[in-house]
Amino acid sequence: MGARVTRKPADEQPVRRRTTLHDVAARAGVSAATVSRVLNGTYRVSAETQSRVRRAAEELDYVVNAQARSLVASSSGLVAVLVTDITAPFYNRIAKGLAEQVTAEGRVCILSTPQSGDLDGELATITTLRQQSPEAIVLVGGVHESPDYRKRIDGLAHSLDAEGSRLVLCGRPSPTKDTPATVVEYDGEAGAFAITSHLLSAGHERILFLGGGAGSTTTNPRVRGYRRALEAYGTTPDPALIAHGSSTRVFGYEEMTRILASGTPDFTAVFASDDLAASGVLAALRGHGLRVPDDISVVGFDDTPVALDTVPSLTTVHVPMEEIGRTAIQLALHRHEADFRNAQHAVLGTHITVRDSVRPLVHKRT
Amino acid sequence: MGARVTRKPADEQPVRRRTTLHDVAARAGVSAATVSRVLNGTYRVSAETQSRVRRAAEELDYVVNAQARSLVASSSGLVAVLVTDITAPFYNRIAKGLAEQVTAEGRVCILSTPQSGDLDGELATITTLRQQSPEAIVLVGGVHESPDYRKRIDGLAHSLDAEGSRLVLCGRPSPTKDTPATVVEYDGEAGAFAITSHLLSAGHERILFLGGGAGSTTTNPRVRGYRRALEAYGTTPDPALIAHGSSTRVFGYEEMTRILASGTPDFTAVFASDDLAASGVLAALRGHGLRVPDDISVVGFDDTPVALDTVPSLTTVHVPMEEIGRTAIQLALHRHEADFRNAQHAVLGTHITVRDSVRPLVHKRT
DNA sequence: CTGAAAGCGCTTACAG
DNA sequence: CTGAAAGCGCTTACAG
Repeated sequence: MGARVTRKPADEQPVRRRTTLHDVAARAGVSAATVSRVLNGTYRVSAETQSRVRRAAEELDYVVNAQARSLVASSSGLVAVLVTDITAPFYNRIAKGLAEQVTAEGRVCILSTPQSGDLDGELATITTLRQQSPEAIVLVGGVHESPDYRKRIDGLAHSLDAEGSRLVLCGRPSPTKDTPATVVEYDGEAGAFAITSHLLSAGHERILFLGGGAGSTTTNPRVRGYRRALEAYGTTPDPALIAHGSSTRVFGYEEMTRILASGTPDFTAVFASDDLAASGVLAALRGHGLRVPDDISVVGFDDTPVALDTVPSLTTVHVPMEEIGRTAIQLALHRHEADFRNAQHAVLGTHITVRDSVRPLVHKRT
Repeated sequence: MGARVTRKPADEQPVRRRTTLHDVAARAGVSAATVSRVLNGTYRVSAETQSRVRRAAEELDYVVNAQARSLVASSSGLVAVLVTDITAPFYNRIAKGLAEQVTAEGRVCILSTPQSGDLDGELATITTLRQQSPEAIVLVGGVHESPDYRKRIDGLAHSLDAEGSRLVLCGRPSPTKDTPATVVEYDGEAGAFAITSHLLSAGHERILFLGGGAGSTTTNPRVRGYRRALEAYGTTPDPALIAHGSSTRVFGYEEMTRILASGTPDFTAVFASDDLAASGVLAALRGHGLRVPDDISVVGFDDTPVALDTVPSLTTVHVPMEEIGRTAIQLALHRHEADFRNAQHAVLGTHITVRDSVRPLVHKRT
């Protein structure tokens, strides 16, 4: 292996040079300015000169230097995206929408995956990315909002604004009313309200809410929707039926197992904070010999692919993840246009997707 | 919504300027050169000057302009990654390893998600990325190798090499023996051999191989390993037991359904081309009233999270996805160092992960 | 239609 | 230890 021949002694990098505008100009017998004009198609240039230039560029395998260009263009053509976990279905679908729209807008996407929950680390990463002069910096996913967080993110938004760049929040609320940022959220509360109502109308009044970080901007609306639905139904939410932790398969499994071990369930349905947690809940119930939906109904949130692979398939709330990403880029990049100037805060709708994990309580087999 | 106040008339972008080295120099009362030296810590500078400069930089919220720096540095600090589908677990795990290692190496990651299977599109994307002067361009995942493909990728590798950049192939073989590229593969053939042998030793001799693009660099080694194992066992592989298509859940489901509809299965086990296809196969078998593993055994490939959510959980081949990504970046970025110069082609090992989807045929319940 | 020149924001020999 | 100056590769008024 590694039969590659190196042309230089140890640890020394071979000297290479990239083809430059002047190389093309020299070969075509014109000035650098002319080459630039031909390749950018900006000014009119005689047909003959054009073809000479294009041929020379092709022959020399010329590729423009984006760094040099953006130095003079005052716009880098770069958009930076921060996602904590690109392996999480919820995040990578948003990231897909972001990346595709960035490309569609003729920009290039920078990706960074900072440690989750580490505000200092995240801000340090952002500083590194700011060096690249991105036209926008996109933060993806919910957070635990502290006053410190709010202040610093608001400060960041103002810094970027002052540089002509833009802070974009994706699936995360604005830190303050006046933060100069593009914000694209989804209506988590409405989704939670709808799916809780779905359970209620199937006869489930004792519903365990399991998972999600207490106080996170992702979990809060879901719990609010859950509570509101119970209240609208005339039930008082029981604080004992809320078990926070995190939105992972492992947490769903372990917490559900712990709860089952502590006695007979005093609930007939579980509202998991997301599909991942739901898949853990399903595994725990199965391990405990409980059938879903016959013995207990379970719902998730997000409508990610795992909802199809669980047995039974999962009734869940659909979140338009790719659209969140696409919309965020559109709004941010076109924010100076009349149509978008006053539409810098979008809240996308959600809806229930009914599958096989809920059964009407009145029909329960015995 | 959108209460943001803009300060300029319609469609006009507010004029903004970023803090520059000279701004810092002016405020600190030193030359730009000195500011540069302080901030980079390259030369020695008096302690007092240092603190004056640092303070000025802080007060002005100065962030260095990476474009300007890389123009003179002859190294951009950028690494470009091309992944067709960032929502596929196999790819996004490799991408995670890549992104994290890029950061660990002090570089910034550019991400692009070109259309899969479209060679022209992929090459066009690469041209765009080349403009950014990346230190390396990473191509992730298998392809259908045609002579045309080989020639063009080899040409690309030489172009990048001539510019001092590097082509990196991740989970994809080198197009030619002498292509100047960094290649990190995994031993798919060994994994397929092992899991097929696992099935054989459980008494399964009629094994359906289902999924995967015929002739793709991902599928080929898996089929080779499957065949070799059968032959090593003294069985002649039956071409009728290979059903290619693609490696998706949908294909696994539809193809398995089609096969079941056409008569009694003449196989006792299914080797799906990957976990996604396997999850579709499981759903089809369940839909057909067949129990896994009691009636039919099923195995997957890759060891992605879905293997835990299927019922039963999936026996599969573990591929070190994140490590592939990390290794690729390490090898590429350190290729001029003595330790790595002759190690530009790595093949990482795979192993079986045994779960619940295989049952010894001799113990089959009736 | 085309070229010479200035300048984008940095870094780095070259002088002191 | 510090500054003036050149130059990285482009684009774009400014002249012709």
